[in-house]
This record gives sequence, structure tokens and C-alpha cells, in this order.
Amino acid sequence: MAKPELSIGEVLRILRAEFSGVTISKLRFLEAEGLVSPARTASGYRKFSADDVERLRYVLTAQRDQYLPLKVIKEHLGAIDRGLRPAVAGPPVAPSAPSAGPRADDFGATGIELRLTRAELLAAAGVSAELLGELESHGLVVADGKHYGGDAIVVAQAAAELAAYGIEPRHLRPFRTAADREVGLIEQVTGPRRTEQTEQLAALTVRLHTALVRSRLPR
Amino acid sequence: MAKPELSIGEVLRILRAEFSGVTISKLRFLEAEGLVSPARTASGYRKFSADDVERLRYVLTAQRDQYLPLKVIKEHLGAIDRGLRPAVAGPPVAPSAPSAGPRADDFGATGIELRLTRAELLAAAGVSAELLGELESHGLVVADGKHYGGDAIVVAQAAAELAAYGIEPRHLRPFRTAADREVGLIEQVTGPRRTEQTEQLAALTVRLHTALVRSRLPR
DNA sequence: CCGGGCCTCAACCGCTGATCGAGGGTTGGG
DNA sequence: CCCAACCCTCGATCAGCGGTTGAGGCCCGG
Repeated sequence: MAKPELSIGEVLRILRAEFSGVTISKLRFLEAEGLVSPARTASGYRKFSADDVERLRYVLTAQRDQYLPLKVIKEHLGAIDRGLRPAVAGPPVAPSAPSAGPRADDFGATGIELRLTRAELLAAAGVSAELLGELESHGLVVADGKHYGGDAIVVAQAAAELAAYGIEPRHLRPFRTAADREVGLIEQVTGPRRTEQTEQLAALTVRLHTALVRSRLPR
Repeated sequence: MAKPELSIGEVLRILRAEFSGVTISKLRFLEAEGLVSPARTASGYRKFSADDVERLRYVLTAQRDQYLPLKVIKEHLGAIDRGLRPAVAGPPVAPSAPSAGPRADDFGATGIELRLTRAELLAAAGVSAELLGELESHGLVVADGKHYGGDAIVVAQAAAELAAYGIEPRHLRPFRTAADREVGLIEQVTGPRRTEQTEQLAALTVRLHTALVRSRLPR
């Protein structure tokens, strides 16, 4: 028998060994919330695969050790399912303790690494191939081989909206330059590999940039 | 050296710049839960010190970015008070790699224009007068007469954190230049008065900038 | 054919994390 | 002295999350 599929009661006994607070009703609840989707027998009994159990273990661990809300755990699982990888916010800077503590903030709403074809990008951003071409020629959007990252969507959309104000891609070159310089500065500190620290630093510089722009807008 | 002590309303305005969901009643609630203990005037008014504000910032950040329950945050603060560093669990091992998604506050949800004295700015940002002086000499923070805007807090804090990575104010000049150019572009479109449209455009360009930086970070 | 296991669905629950309002004092400017 | 704006406490209330409970009923092995 290659794949033993377990009944809910069996799963319960397995997980009980590791997590004290688990009950049958909780497992059913987690299914109702969309965190696992066990198969069913013809008569409606749940059949849990080894993967399902693994998934439950993930959920219960995240809940117990990180206090994450189910909603967030669900998003993480969704990302994992799509073969994408998310990232965790570190602890805030301790008050009155200026150690270089990590601090995550509004940098990147998804944390998901996306890989899109050109066609997918056009569809996702809802822009014309022409605009995208211009953006590429000015170095505002770059493909990595045949694929574009998720940020390209945001860039393209923003560019499209700006075009409605009469601001064309060629006017946006300075943004590219500024971004390059910013990244250069970051790499000088953290080196050429992308780490947790890289992200934190980027979040910081972006925050700085945003505040600076705000502060310089007319009163 | 007279440390400026802030009333609850002042604290509110300061924290609003950074955290959208904070209210007076929430601040009082957090005191009731034992997360901060501001001093009181003879007549019973709360007086928040710079440390209190920092503590609140820690609480709000931990809540927003790590979804920690207040109970846990309180324990962490207790540990920090005793000179320890709080233990933080990493993400579960299960179905895949590290992760996570902080949320995106938008560009300017504040509404109210903050006006701070130099002392208030120092207290709110928790930075040294020296750092602030340097920032001013490089044009990163500017006073409008005797007062500073709320963005100055964010600028100063970001600069302080960057300093911990060895990035000094003088390295930040290009940010000023970039911000100036960005604002210049915006003003070319919307004119020299600050309107709804100015804000929208600024939000757009900042979004563009952020996405560009992200897209250019090493893979 | 019986008993334990499993099913659904709706109602209920306790806790967290606040919010609200009544009723009333404080402060500062005119 | 007055008024507006601000601040106070305390108790009631609330919404959402994360489940639990129970009624009523089917399924399956011995």
C-alpha cells in the first residue's frame, strides 16, 4: 500500500502527540476555513493524505509558535502552493536599545516572488505592448531571460497612470537612475547577495525616500 | 535639560503619521493593559516621555507586522526592561521556505498637518540633536520657520537606522536630489499648489520608485 | 444488528482588542 | 469670567476570531 490515507480520527491521534490543543472539531474547522482540503470517500468520510497531515502540522506550528492568525497562515500556504516563496517580518527595534534590530514595514505588499511571461505581464498590468516596449527601452522594466518579476506589474501600471497625466516613459528615466543609485548604496552595505538584510535596508531607504518626497511637496 | 513630555493628543498625532489605526482610546487601552505607564500631572493628565512613545511604537509595530497578541508583546517588553532580548520563533519548517507579508500603508492617510518644534521632533523621532543637525545641513530635513512637518520624524528615524548600517547623512544627499526632481516633475503637471491631484501623483511616483527599487535588487 | 466512528449544520461561547458615551474636571486665550 | 478644546474615569457594548456543542443521522466492522 503506497499511500495510506487516514481517517480524521487517525490524524487526530498523530497530531495529538505533537500539539496538545487539537480536537476533531478543530480539524473540521480548519477544513471549513480552507486551510486543508482532504479527499473524501464515496460516503463522505474525510481521507487525509500524508501531505494533508504535513499541512496541518504547518498550520498548528505557525499558530503556536508565531501566533499567526489563520487568515495569514492561509495566505502563506497559498503562496507555497503556487511554488512561490514568502518572507517573515522580524521583531521591531527594541525601545531604548539601538542594536541593529531588523524592522519590517510597508515594503512590498506580497513578499511573493512572481515570474511572468511577457503576455502575462501585459495582461496583469493591463497596459499596451507599446507602452511596455517603451518602458523596456528606457530600462524601467527589464526581463530576466524570458520572465518578468512582479514589480514589473506595478511599474507598468504606475507608468500607465502617469501617462494619463502627460508624463511619458522618457520622463521617467531619472527614476531609474535614482533606483539604481539606491540599490547601489544598499549593495555596498550588504553585498551582492539578496538577504533578509537587503530587504530591510531597501525598506528603510524606500521609507526615507517617501518621507522626503512628502516633505518637499508644496504646503 | 528639559525633556519634552507630550500629552495624549500630541502622542496621537505623532503616531498617526506612522500607524493608521491608532486612536486616543487605544492608547488609553494600552495603558490599561499595562503596556505603557506614562507619568501623570497633578491633575491626572497623562504625560508621555520619548521613551513611552518609543514603547508604543514597538507595540504597534509588533502588532501590525508580526501579529503578536498584546499579552506576548507585553512579555517581550518586560524582557527588554530586564535587559534581555525577547525570543522569537522562526517560521515552521514544513511545506517550504521562509516567508511573509507585511501590509502596505498608503501614501498619506493622515489628513492633519503636523507642526513640531525642534524639541518635539527630537523626542518623537528619538534621535540625537547632532544627527538632526547633520540632516539639516544636508537639506534632508528642513524647518518651515520654527516648525517641522510630520515627515521629518520618519526621515530622522530612517536616517538613524541607516546610520546603524554605517550609512551617514552625507551619503543620503542623492535621496534629497531624487526627491527634489520627483517633486519638480509633479509640480510641472499639477502646478505649485498642493491639491488632491498633487497627492495622487505623488503617491503614484512613490509607488513607481518603490517598485523600481524592488525590481533592481539582486535576485 | 449494535456500537463506535464519522457526517452536517446551526447555535453558542469565551476571549481579545478595542470603542462609546455619560458625566465631569482642566487649561488657556480673549 | 467664560468658553472651547482637551483631558479624565468607568461601565457598557461590540465585532471578530477561533473554536465547541449538540441534535439528528449515516457508515462500517465484528
